Amino acid sequence: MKDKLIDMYKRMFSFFGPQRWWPAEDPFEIMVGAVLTQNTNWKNVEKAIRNLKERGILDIKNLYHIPEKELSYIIRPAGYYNIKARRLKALVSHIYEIYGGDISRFFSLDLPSLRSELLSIKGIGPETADSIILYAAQKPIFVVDAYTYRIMKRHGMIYDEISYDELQEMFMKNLPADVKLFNEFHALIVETGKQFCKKRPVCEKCPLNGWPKA
DNA sequence: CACCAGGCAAGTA
DNA sequence: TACTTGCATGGT
Repeated sequence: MKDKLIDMYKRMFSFFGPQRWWPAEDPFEIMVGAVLTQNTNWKNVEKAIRNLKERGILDIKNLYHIPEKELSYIIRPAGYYNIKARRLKALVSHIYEIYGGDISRFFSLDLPSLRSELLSIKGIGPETADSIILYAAQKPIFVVDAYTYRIMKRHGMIYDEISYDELQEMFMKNLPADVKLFNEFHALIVETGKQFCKKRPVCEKCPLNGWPKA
């Protein structure tokens, strides 16, 4: 399995090159983006982030104090704006009330504690938690998403009912715990999925054609 | 027009 | 426990 995953990575990397995720300026912006991008195109998230920046409220203190109703209006372009406003408030409140709004103190928890605390917050599920841990807190955890399932299933690498945690473990047990590697790997899976592995797949030129071979 | 996007929680049986 | 449904804008 090790060799197959490395082969998979090499194929995607040679085809697409480095992805350089996460496209955001600082850890807090990455964290906010992780919530806003739930089931949503990243382009729409950028508009919401821009709105927050324009109003100078892309920081913990201001998001903590802004009324939820007002926040929901500002993040409208990201879709699901009511539920996402509630989720952002929950996340920000957790850090504000327990860590005094100090995100670096929150992120200095060890990985398992950070993950379970994130998961305890309403609106933060496994994928969002892991995205925050990997891309914002820069700790080595593998992010699984719908494309990961779809691609691995299409290539006969997993059974249908595999859980998020099992699929995550499959990658983590067979790869070095390297933040840079996990960062690129997930981003490359998303890019490959977007271009070649939709429900109506366009497989002809996919870099994963013929994989797994080794 | 249909379909999709870097999910999650709550409701139902 | 195992499905199903609500959430919603904007691009192709």
